[in-house]
Amino acid sequence: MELQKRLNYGFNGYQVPATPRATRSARKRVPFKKRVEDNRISAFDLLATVAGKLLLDKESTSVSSNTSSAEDQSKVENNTVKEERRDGNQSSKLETCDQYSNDRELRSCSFRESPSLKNDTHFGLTSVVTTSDCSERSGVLKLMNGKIKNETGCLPCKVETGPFLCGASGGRIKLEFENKGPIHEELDRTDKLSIREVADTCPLEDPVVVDGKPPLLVSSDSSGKTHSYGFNNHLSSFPGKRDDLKVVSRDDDEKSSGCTYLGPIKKPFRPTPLIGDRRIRKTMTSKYLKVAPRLNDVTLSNSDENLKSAYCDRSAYKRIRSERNYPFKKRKFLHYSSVSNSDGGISSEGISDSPEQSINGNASGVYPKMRGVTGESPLLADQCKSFHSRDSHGMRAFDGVIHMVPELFIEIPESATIGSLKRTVMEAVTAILGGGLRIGVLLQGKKVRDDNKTLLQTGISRDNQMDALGFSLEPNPSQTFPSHCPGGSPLTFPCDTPLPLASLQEEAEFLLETTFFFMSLHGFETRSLYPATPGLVTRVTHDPSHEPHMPNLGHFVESDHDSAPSPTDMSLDKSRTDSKALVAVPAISVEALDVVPAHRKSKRSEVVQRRIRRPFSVAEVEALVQAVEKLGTGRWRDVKLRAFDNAKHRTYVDLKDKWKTLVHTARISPQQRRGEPVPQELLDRVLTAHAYWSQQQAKQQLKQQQQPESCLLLYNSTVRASSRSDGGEKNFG
DNA sequence: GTTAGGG
DNA sequence: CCCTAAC
Repeated sequence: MELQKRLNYGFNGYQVPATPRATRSARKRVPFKKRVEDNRISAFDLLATVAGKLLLDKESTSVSSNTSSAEDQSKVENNTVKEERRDGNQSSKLETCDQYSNDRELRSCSFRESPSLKNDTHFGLTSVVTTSDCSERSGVLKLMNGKIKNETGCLPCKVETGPFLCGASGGRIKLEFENKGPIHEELDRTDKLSIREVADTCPLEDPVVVDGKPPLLVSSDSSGKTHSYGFNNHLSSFPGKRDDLKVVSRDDDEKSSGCTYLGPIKKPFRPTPLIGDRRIRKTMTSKYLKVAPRLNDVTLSNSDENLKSAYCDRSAYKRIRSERNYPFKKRKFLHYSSVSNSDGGISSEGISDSPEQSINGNASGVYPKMRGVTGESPLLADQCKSFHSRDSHGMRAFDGVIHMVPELFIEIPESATIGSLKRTVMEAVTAILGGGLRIGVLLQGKKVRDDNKTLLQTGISRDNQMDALGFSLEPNPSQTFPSHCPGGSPLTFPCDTPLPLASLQEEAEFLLETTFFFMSLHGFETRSLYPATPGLVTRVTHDPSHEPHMPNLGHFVESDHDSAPSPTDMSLDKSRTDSKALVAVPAISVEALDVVPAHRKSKRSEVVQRRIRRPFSVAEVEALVQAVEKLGTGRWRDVKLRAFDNAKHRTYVDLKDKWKTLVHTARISPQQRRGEPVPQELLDRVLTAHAYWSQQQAKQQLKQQQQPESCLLLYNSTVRASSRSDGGEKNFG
């Protein structure tokens, strides 16, 4: 099912070889699988732990050494939430969420409606990762509440914010560049960045329907099936696995996995469910699961359609989610249940809320009510519609299960530079994440490196390519791991860490990976600045400003008949001074750590940008068909050379895939076809050619099958003849 | 590096 | 489009 699919795909389109391919039983896949398992065993626990730790470190300098029970932890957030029924009253919570279970759409429990959520806001953190005190976030809150002041002193921002969940997670911000003229990086400092709260227009009283499904408990899985998520499949192979920890997900059409966990969510900010069972097992000291802290999700529009946030188009969610093009969006919120089904005492609170907390001290709820995806903010809504409606993805959907998503709305003139854009986004993100990260700008999946170029020059404008714009979160080595000095590292690993770090380098590498992992979890596309190589440590110290070589936008367009419009064509002169709403950035979804970084290689995880989708034009199809008619299937390299030699972005694999889809398209009814319609004539040719070459192939195979036999016969006869002639034994060779 | 095939 | 396996 979809879920399984997701599992296999991982969160970034990478296939997680958790399950062998059904049709490839004959192939050797064991080794690979084994490899995967080994990796997991060796690093996941640590990863999770470190991830949480990193986050905490990042978010708060003072990590409370709170290893105490949930009660103690709850006190921490006392000021905002009154603790109530911590006593196994989880069932009621369930009910709260269950009431929506029948709905295809998850209704987030509003504050009012789901007191349980409201009340159970404490995280169940483990000793390993302790929850950060609310006070820790106060800074953030203030930050958001009033003027945003960059810690570095840059970008004075006005924040007219509204609901910001414990520091940002729930708030929607509008960042607006008031500077109209061309902006240089230096100018950024003087730019006025006003952040207006945009989202607070939604009445809290109204329950908001959110895409997604109500969190499900293991026991409440409608389908009766429980799925292991990600590496959970391998749990059984782990010694000491916890049966009681189960990541379950719903298997119905919605596929959203619910994450149930005992520990209440303290902050929307980091209501991160556990990364996985393994982690749970390792890091959980108390009954409450530790949740890796989660950042707010900032939804970024990405070049890949996948990244379109779905705030504005809830209805589209379903459709979208069926697609698998959104690496991290795909990640569902898992509900982790610290309690085993076997225990029967599943306490789960569906974190079906995306808490948006009023920053204004309205601590009334840690679990602010969830805002509707659409409409609550006219301003935002409008903007969103402009580019989200088409294919909005529902990070929000996940929110239904977990939480919130701050929406970042940025207005910036097209004349602004990439650097400005980065800074703008950075400001917002920094406020949320606490710094230590860098922002990268991606257009059409390519990183835009030149900070001095204006948006217009780069090809970023409101009218075009908005959905091609994305951001990446990158670790800023200079800040990211301040605490990783050998010896004095606050980052202590649990004793049971299965992966003792042998060297500093290893550590650095690991941390970096962890960071990526972590960031990925928060919905950012991440890209390693430092391609993991053995020399990582030294690389870490390099100037972060030196980004890895990336193709420039100008080179983005490849020589091809269907090449994308070159952004470079735009002249600077045309840059308008009027500020256009540039990007609405959706939200970072605080996603559950549902999926282990599947693509994470034991070496280093560099999240590779998925290539942008480039639908084949009719002309291309024509060329392809023609070539295949001539060359047949199975000679894709030749086809490529013959018909697509100058189309660099079309690999022979692409052509092969396209042929595959063409065949499929030709076989389905026209109503079922999507995208640019391919002339029936072509499709007919496709079928014809396919049939012909398939036949040829069959014949060939038949021949080859017969060949050996004939050879054998020949051989035998030869041997016999030889034997006969020799009158004795004779061996060849 | 290609090809095939599943996701 | 991605990814892996088999060649």
